[in-house]
Amino acid sequence: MNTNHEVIRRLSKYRNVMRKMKELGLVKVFSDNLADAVGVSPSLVRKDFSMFNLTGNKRGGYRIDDLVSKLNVLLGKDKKQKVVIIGCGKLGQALMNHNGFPRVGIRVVAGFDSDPAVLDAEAPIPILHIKEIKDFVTKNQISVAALTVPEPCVQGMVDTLKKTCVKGVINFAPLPLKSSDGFLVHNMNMEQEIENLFYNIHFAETNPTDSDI
Amino acid sequence: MNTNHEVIRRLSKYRNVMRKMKELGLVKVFSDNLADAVGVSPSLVRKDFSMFNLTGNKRGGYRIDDLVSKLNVLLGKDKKQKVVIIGCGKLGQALMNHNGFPRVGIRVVAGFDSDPAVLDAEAPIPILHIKEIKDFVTKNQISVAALTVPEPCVQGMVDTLKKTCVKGVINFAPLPLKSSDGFLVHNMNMEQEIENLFYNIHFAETNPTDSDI
DNA sequence: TTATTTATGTTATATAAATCACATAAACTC
DNA sequence: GAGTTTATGTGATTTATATAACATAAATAA
Ligand SMILES: NC(=O)c1ccc[n+]([C@@H]2O[C@H](COP(=O)([O-])OP(=O)(O)OC[C@H]3O[C@@H](n4cnc5c(N)ncnc54)[C@H](O)[C@@H]3O)[C@@H](O)[C@H]2O)c1
Ligand SMILES: NC(=O)c1ccc[n+]([C@@H]2O[C@H](COP(=O)([O-])OP(=O)(O)OC[C@H]3O[C@@H](n4cnc5c(N)ncnc54)[C@H](O)[C@@H]3O)[C@@H](O)[C@H]2O)c1
Repeated sequence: MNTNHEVIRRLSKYRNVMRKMKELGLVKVFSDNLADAVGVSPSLVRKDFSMFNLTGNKRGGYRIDDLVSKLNVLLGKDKKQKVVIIGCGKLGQALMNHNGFPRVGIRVVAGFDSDPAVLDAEAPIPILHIKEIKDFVTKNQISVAALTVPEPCVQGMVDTLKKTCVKGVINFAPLPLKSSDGFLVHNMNMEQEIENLFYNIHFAETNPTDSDI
Repeated sequence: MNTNHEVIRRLSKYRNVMRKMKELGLVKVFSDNLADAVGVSPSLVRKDFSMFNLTGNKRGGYRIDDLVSKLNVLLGKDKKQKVVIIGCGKLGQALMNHNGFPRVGIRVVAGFDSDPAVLDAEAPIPILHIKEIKDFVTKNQISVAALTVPEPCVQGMVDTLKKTCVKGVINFAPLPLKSSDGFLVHNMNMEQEIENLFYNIHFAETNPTDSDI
């Protein structure tokens, strides 16, 4: 399939909007509604759906229920998505206790750290020693980790994880890690994002429909 | 100018790479070097520079010193970039104490919260009551805020900030806020990013050169 | 000094992504 | 039940973004 890289991100947004619409008691939705909510054109909404054979009714739009459950399967949201947090410092601990994750089916199953002071194997979400990472991810079939270790440790940690069943990481250190063969990296670079926002505010011509990035 | 939306982000990456090269004692850099480091083609690096009249030497590449200081001006990194954190809970506190920000010239000048229990006007980075936000940003000429309040408060907070000198926010709540007229929003949606990573791992055809997003 | 090498700067080309436009079919109207 | 409305689904077109190609000028070598 000729899958555009942004389309999955948009499907996820459509899904979230529809989940909220459903809570309001709504039953159907039109491409115009989703377009407005997500900030794209209606035709792109339809094309995105069409690309994955998500069909609606020639007049009555799409049935929310139907579409959400199909999207759940498509996006893998019908299964619990297990992640581990590597580096339980300020940011790592915030992520471990973030209640937004369980709400959307993301389950933080453990944290790992090298500092004995922060370890706690008995906590609801245990914090284990980093030396146990390989065993743990293997035993628990973890495919995703969040990297919240100091920048100098990041590359080494990636090299370690590559030898396990972990297939991708969200990297929070401000260095642009690159994906390779079977190992995907998504970078969340807050410094970069703030710098970029400053630039757009102070130097870029103000473009009203500048997208949310 | 016909500015591509991604180019500023790349300039920022080039700059970071060059700063590190400089620390290693290097003096000049070639488009190939930056291309490798950032994961784009050398011609794109040159085009990005050319777009902003950043020129090198027909044979000897670019002088790092020169380029970094020009990029500093271009990106506004020659001035301190002041931000406030709105919502000093788990994530907000992590951001307030994040040592990566000062390191790149981003200064968190204050936090704001509605919960009296977390206020501390005497701390090095004071945490003030949210009712003081308007006065503070006006007096201190703040143009950027990080939004780390619970999702239901986000829209209201944006409406408040729009009436001040704040011209943009980084939104950490998992709802896709849209930019409008003179008010820019950059969304950092971790839930979305993790979902997307899961999808790419489990369903997408493994594409080695899948970019860092 | 002349030839050769090499990396820039820029134009031409290719690829990717989004919008436009419209034929189509379902649902309403009279 | 014929005509009208309306929103989907998709091919054609436009716009955006990245790569490839190459002429050019500085540096080196002969
Ligand atoms: N604090 C933030 O809000 C924030 C924001 C953006 C990015 N980040 C990035 O996230 C990372 C962590 O930041 P932080 O502020 O939480 O730092 P921190 O110092 O509070 O936490 C880092 C943790 O990693 C642990 N650690 C160090 N080496 C390790 C190793 N080899 N194996 C396992 N654990 C190890 C430390 O013991 C510590 O607990 C950094 O790369 C930082 O740039 C943080
Ligand atoms: N914790 C994380 O790691 C994490 C990760 C991703 C996104 N987020 C998002 O960041 C936001 C904050 O998450 P958190 O985990 O820090 O939550 P939290 O409950 O720990 O913190 C929220 C803070 O906002 C304050 N607050 C509430 N209403 C306010 C108002 N009207 N004005 C000012 N302050 C107000 C609360 O007093 C509290 O201190 C949420 O939207 C969440 O979805 C958090």
